[in-house]
Amino acid sequence: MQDKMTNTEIKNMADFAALIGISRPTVSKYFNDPDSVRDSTREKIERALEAYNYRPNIYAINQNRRLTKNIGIVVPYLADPFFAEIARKLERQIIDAGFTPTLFSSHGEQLLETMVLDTLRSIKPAGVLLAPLGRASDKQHLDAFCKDVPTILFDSNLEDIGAGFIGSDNFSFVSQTVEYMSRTGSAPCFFEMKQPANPNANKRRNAYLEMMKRLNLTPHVIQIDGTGWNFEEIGRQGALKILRDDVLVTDSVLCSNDRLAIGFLSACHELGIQVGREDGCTIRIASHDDHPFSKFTCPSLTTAAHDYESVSEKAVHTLFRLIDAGGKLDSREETLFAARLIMRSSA
Amino acid sequence: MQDKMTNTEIKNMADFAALIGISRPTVSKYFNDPDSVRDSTREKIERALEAYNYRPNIYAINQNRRLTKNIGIVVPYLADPFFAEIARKLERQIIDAGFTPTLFSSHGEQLLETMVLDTLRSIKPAGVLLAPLGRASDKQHLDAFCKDVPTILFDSNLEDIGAGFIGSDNFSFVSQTVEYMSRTGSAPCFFEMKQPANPNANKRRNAYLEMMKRLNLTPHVIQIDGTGWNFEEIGRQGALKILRDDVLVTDSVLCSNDRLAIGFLSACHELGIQVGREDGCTIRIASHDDHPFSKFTCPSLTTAAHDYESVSEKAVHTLFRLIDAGGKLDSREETLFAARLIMRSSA
DNA sequence: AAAATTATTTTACACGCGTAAAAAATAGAT
DNA sequence: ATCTATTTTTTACGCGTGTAAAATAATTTT
Repeated sequence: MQDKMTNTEIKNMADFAALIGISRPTVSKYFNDPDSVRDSTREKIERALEAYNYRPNIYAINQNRRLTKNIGIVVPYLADPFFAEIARKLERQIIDAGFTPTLFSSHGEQLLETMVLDTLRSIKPAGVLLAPLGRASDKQHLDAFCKDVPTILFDSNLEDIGAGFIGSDNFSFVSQTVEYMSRTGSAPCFFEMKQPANPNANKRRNAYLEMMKRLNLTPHVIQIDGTGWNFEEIGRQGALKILRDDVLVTDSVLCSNDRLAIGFLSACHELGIQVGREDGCTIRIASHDDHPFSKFTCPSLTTAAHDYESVSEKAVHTLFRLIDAGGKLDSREETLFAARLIMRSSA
Repeated sequence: MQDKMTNTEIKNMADFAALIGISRPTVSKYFNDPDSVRDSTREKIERALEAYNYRPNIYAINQNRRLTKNIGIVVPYLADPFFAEIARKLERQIIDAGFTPTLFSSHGEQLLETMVLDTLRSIKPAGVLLAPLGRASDKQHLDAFCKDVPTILFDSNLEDIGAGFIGSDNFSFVSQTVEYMSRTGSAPCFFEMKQPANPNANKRRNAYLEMMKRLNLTPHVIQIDGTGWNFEEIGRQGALKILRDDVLVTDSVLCSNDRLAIGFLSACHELGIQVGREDGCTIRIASHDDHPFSKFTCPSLTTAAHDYESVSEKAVHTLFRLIDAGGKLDSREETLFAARLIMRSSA
């Protein structure tokens, strides 16, 4: 079936080469770079490739190559569709570049992040795109890993770890949402977790404080309890508490991220509080990230969007530059992309 | 740093064995099964393992083993947190069994599913847990793959493909929701996509029809346009259309799945329609899957929950039985787990 | 047609480990 | 102390490829 009509068993590259009538090293060369062999030879190989379905053994290849063609992708929490989306963009670009992506999730746990990095080490990847857990990360372990494996961080920056960082400009997010909310209504308070999972949250809070200062407004930061990655539930419980205790000093709330906002909206609905800028609404809620579901919340969420496309492209390109440069860049590169305000119904 | 105080470079198993003073095959044996060597020997090896951080080369191992320790997991659409959740449970169990899981997503595209299977072939996995795209799958290609690689399907069943199927009992889902809605209010109509992505949808529709018959009620099936995996948007557009055209003959809607329901809720909110069973509400909406976000919709979604835990456990166990049996089971096994009704506010 | 360039083959070795068979050493039982 | 069963070592080979250097062949340039 797979071998035309002959019974030829092609077990390895030698068999395959013999079948075509060329030498094995030539075939090997072809697989490493099809353009490195003569046109007529390439055609012969490709014809044979279609007739007999021989594929080089990936383990034998990787055992002998100085560098594998594997690229690791690590995200902190795959059950968050935001990461699933960006992982998909990264995967596509890596495949297009002729490499093989392997996706891992730390599932919000330090132990798993550590295990993932160990697994990654064992597959000797050419490079790794890593979105760390953040606060929960074992920084020493991460740092040691990055020193051995060419690694670019994304989404969440950890100082001096990895050869570079690509992410979004938190100030750009917050400045736009704060400016918009202040201009179209009362100035927002800032709603966040007391112990945020990653450093973006801290940058967003600071950006909020800075923006309020610039606008000559009094900042109000509300910090709620809760740990882990179940942000919706944490936001919901936090919102229920502050709404019941009536400690909200403004009718505008800016959430640190969309998942907290989704929880906040859920709490408002439960308490019969109308959200939005229409008549009858008593509160406005905005947020950051443009989470895939933020378009479908009730009301739809006004938020600031990541430039997914630019982040993923830049991350992949930077990683390939790093790989080409032999694993070392002159200096640690940090690239931030601006946010885009998405005005919907919630604010 | 990693080599105590000596400068010993441990490059392979032979070096490592020489260091301890035992033979390489013994060390090899240890790594394949630590209990297969003498206690004193095991202790020696493990002490050395801590002092020097040698790890066997995974490519060399896999090149020579009859069977690798890799297990592939394939889901149709990773941006759906439902699949992220189940993938996580599968991963954990596979790791606990001493195997290495590798996660792939078809991202809703036939071409990608095909590519994923080809990649999977190349890593020669011991077995694969596959949730196929469904309608969009290249069945011939899937079938050919399953004939070469021990594969258990989950979530979405394709007739006669794979050595077995583990999933949820769609009749159990629908019978409970239909019974509940009919008992507590008017009988529901059924809201679904005209061309559903996977076979579960068809089974759910048939279950709805069957249940309505048993209850002596008139069924109403509403089928909306739209293709692809962007279910929320499809549900939203479909709901907007039927609500505007006022073709809804009941005030109870049973959605085929939660993601469609999320879109439906979004449409209701946009049109100012109150959803739920409280006073002032004009429509009830229920659904199936207990999607991770269904607790946070406004109102929270009444739905039927998968038994994630049982499905993932059974799937992994069945796969290991299949592997132990050498890749062939006596007959194709199908296991379905019952649903659990989750009563929340939307119905 | 000879020389220079480019592509291919040959040869030879390396990679790091699995595995099988036979020989040797060890531990436990009699 | 002898026998037996178990564990370990030794020896030897295989897996399927990368890769480097030298030799050869084909192609292009002069």
